[in-house]
Formats: sequence, structure tokens, C-alpha cells
Amino acid sequence: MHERERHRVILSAVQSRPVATVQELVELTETSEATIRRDIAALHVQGRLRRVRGGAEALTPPTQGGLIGRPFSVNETINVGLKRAIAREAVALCEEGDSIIINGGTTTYQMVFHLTNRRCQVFTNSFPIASHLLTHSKNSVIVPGGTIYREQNIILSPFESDVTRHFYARRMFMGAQGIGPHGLTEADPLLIQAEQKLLNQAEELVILADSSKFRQRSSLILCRLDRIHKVITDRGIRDEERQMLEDREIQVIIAETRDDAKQSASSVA
Amino acid sequence: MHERERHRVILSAVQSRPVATVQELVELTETSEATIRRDIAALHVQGRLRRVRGGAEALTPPTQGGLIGRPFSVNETINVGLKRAIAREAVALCEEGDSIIINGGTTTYQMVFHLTNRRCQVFTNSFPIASHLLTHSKNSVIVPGGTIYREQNIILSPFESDVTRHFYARRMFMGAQGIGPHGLTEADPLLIQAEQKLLNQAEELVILADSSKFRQRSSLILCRLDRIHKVITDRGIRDEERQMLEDREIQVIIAETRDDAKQSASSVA
DNA sequence: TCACATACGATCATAAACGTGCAAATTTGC
DNA sequence: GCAAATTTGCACGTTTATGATCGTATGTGA
Repeated sequence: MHERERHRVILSAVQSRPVATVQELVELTETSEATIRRDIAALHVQGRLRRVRGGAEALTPPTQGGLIGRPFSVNETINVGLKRAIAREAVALCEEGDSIIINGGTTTYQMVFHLTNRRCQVFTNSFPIASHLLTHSKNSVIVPGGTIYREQNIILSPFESDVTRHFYARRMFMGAQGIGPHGLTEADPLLIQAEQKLLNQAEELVILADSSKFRQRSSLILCRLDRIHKVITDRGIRDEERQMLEDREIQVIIAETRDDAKQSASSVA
Repeated sequence: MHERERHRVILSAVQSRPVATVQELVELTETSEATIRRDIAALHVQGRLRRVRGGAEALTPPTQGGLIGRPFSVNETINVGLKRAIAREAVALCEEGDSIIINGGTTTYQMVFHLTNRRCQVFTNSFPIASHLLTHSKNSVIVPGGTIYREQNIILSPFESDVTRHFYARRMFMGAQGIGPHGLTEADPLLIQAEQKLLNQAEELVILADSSKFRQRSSLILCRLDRIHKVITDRGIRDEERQMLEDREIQVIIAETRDDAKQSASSVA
């Protein structure tokens, strides 16, 4: 077997197993231990796997991916304050007992912290949101069926779920990668698929998007602007952007962060 | 078992229980005390868990999972060793890549610890099982849609879900409140409802029931004995009970606990 | 406080994994 | 088709992990 072939075999074995031992790889490739060791060493310095005693493992062990505690490892940490302020306004729209849909995303995730003392009916395709609400609130939690995708942390099914079809909510809350004249955009096709399934299941569509989203475009259009009823953002929104929304009779809600409050206070003084 | 695999097992065990004892981990990994102690020490200096006398605990003990942490508050602590031994036999039946169904319950929950290094397709209506597998294993996780019931910790929907109907597994694992000549019995109507939806979705039905279940009867009959293919229990099962099962061509598997092993050793000596 | 049980750490023998040198085999260049 | 260069496999000595044993430390209950 050729070197490249072996490398492919090794990498695939490593992906599908917690740790691939030298012995296993010897059997798979029908070569010697020494060769496998050399291969592993080479792939290790190339940064394509991690070398461990006894064999090799993938670079990203599942322990790191999809932690419930920190649901979206990377995105989570940026702009948390902003996101939480936006999420607060979103929850403020809800009344006790409302049925609402919360789509998976880093901004919408922040809503859970404001929902702890509520008693709403929450439908969500986000596993971390469901998990948090379940353990830290008395809201009733409903999820769609399907496979749970670790990276996006959402539940998604290729089938039309009856649960989804039978759930009709007063409001649906959704994040987005970008927002512009053409509508909402999203980068991940999986998210698009998940979100579109829920679009028609609510009276009112509320978008949570910090102002930087007005200057970002992604390749995939999720829905047009006229589907949207409300947008919650921060004071970084520009006049023309706000105008664009209000021309379409979309209500714009500005969430004030703690920093904003300080600034207003100092500007008054 | 390899070092990395052990580490993952340990981390997984630690995070779903207030404290994982060295003994438990020895059973889970089938290694020696010394090795487990070394592993715990290593993980401790890496800051991945906290070392305590008798075993190890998670860095964030109670709050994180809340309900996830101790999925079934009361039942969880009784007979854990027994349940884990039974669960081990259950997982031993599975081969890499199998698709399996795991029904919610305290005994079946123990299966997750033995599944950390597997890569199966797992369909479960148990939220804690899904959550644990998601964060501590590479298994692909599929859930049905529906409301999450806090007390039983299962996902249940009044509708026939397409996800459920389209999933067909090699084996289905199920606990039970009682087992007798009339069949399996269960106390909670909700569990009956959940379990019956899945009964026809697998080739083989495996029941996890410690021997005390043979002397318990509940009011509600879940299914008849002739639906069952295998029963995993402990050595407390009586001859007539075993006969009852084998007369119906049900395979009986006896799970040995560590205590059992000790007793045999001493009785030999 | 004492006795007892359990948990712990150190030591050591064993087995497995590792790296290296060298010869055979294979590929590459001419 | 031949020779150089590279890769591969084997054997060797070295390093490392593991498990058993035993003495010590730490709780636990009377």
C-alpha cells in the first residue's frame, strides 16, 4: 500500500474512533509497526492528527465539541454583553404563559437567562437551550425530533415532524448571520434548513441581531424582509439601516447595554 | 483500554455524578486501582477534574447539570453497581456502528458510561442519555420530538413522529418496573406510552432488569413476554424465574458485579 | 480515644510500546 | 535497463505504562 493511501486510512480510522492503535492500523494497512509509527509521526508534525502513546487520535476530541455549559465554544464569548441585552428585550416581549419558538443560535441562547422565572411554552431546536430551560426554569420545553448536530448544537430531521407542524406560537425568535435589503442571510446551510421549517409556525417573527449584522452578508438567503415583524438590535444601528427596516413597517427595538447607560449619563452630565 | 479512552470514560463518569469512586472507574475501564489513581492524578494536574479522597469529582459539581447531573434523583443511588453491571452486558451486545434504541430509565441510563468510546447510532427518548452521549462520546444521537417531561426525563409527543417511524434499529434496550408471567409491567402511564411507540422499531428487544424486578408487579402491562428476546439480570434470579423465561426461549444473561466476583473467589478458597 | 476499614503512595517485576540501525525491497531518474 | 534514492521491515536495546504487593495515612464508628 502506498504512503498516501496509508495516510488516508490512518486519518479516517482516527476520525471514527476515540484512539486508533498502532496494531489496528497495522492490520488495516497490512504493513509493519515501524511504518505506521513513521506515518503517525509524519502526520503529527503536519498537524493532521495528534500522536499519543499506543497510537493516534483526532485533533478535536468530542470532549471539546458541543459542551452544554458553553454551547458554542468560539462565538459564545464575543459580544456577550450586547447579546444578553438584546435577548432581554426579546424576553420582555413575552407574557407569562405565551408559547414561543426559539431558534438555535448564540444570541438567542442568551434568552434562557432571562427566562428563568417565566412559565412559558418554549419550542426550540437548540439542544443547549432545551437543556438549560429544563434544569433552570419551570418553562415547559418542547423539541423537534431528529439528529443532534454537535457543531451547531441543533436538532434537525430530514422529515417533516408532526410535533413541529402542530406547534403554533405567538412569537418566533431567531438570530441571523446578516441582515440587509435582500433579507436575512445565514452562512450554514444546516441552520437555514432548520429555521425554514419553523418560519410559518408563528404569528410574529422577531429577529435578534446586533448592529454589526447589518454590515455582514452571507451567501445564503434565509427569508425576505417582509416576513419580519420586529428587529431587536443595539444603538450601533445607522439611520439608513433603521430607515430600511421602518420603511417596510418593521418595528426596531434598541437594546441598551450597561455601557450605553453609562455613556448617556455622562453625556447628560 | 488505552490511556485516552480511559480519560474520556473518567471525565464522562465524573460529570454525571457528584463523585465517581475509584472502584466504579475500575469496573468501567476494567483496569487496576493503581492505573485509575494515576489517571485521576494526571487529569487533576491538567485541571480537568478535581481529585478527592475516594475518587474524583467534576470541577463544577452540582449546578451545571442540575437535573442532568443527577437525572433521577432518588432511584439513581440505589443499586448503582448492579445497574452498571447489567448495563455493561447490554453494551457488550452492541457492535461498533450498530443502531440501537435506548429507552429512558435509571438502569438504561447506566449504559452511557459504557458507550463513551463507541460509535453507534443511538436513538433515545431520554433527555439525559442524549445529553450525556452528546457531550461525552462520538455516538450519533437522535431524539424523537415532543414535550420533555421533567419527572421522567423523557421526550414524549402525542403525535406519531416521522423520525420515530423511520428509525429502525438492530436492538432496543428497555428497563421495566416488573417482569412476570404476564409480561413486562410499568407503573407510569407516560413511560408505557413512550415505550410502546418504539416497541416495533427494532429487530431484537433486550430487557434490563435486576432480579428484584421479578418479585415486583405494577398495575400496567407494557408488553407480553413473547415480544422479548433477551433479559439481562443479576445472579439473584431464582431458578423458577429463569425457567419461566427460558421456556419462552428468552435468553437470560447474568451480569456479574465486582462483589459477585469477590464472593466466588472466597467460596473457591 | 481506640480499633477498624478503607484509601493512598511507593516500589518493583512484567509487558507493551518506542526508536534506531541496517538490510531488503521498491520507486525514481537517467 | 541500471543505479541512486527512498521507503519498508526486522531486530535490537531502551523507555514507558501497568498491575500487584505492602506499608502508611486517613477517615469512620463504637
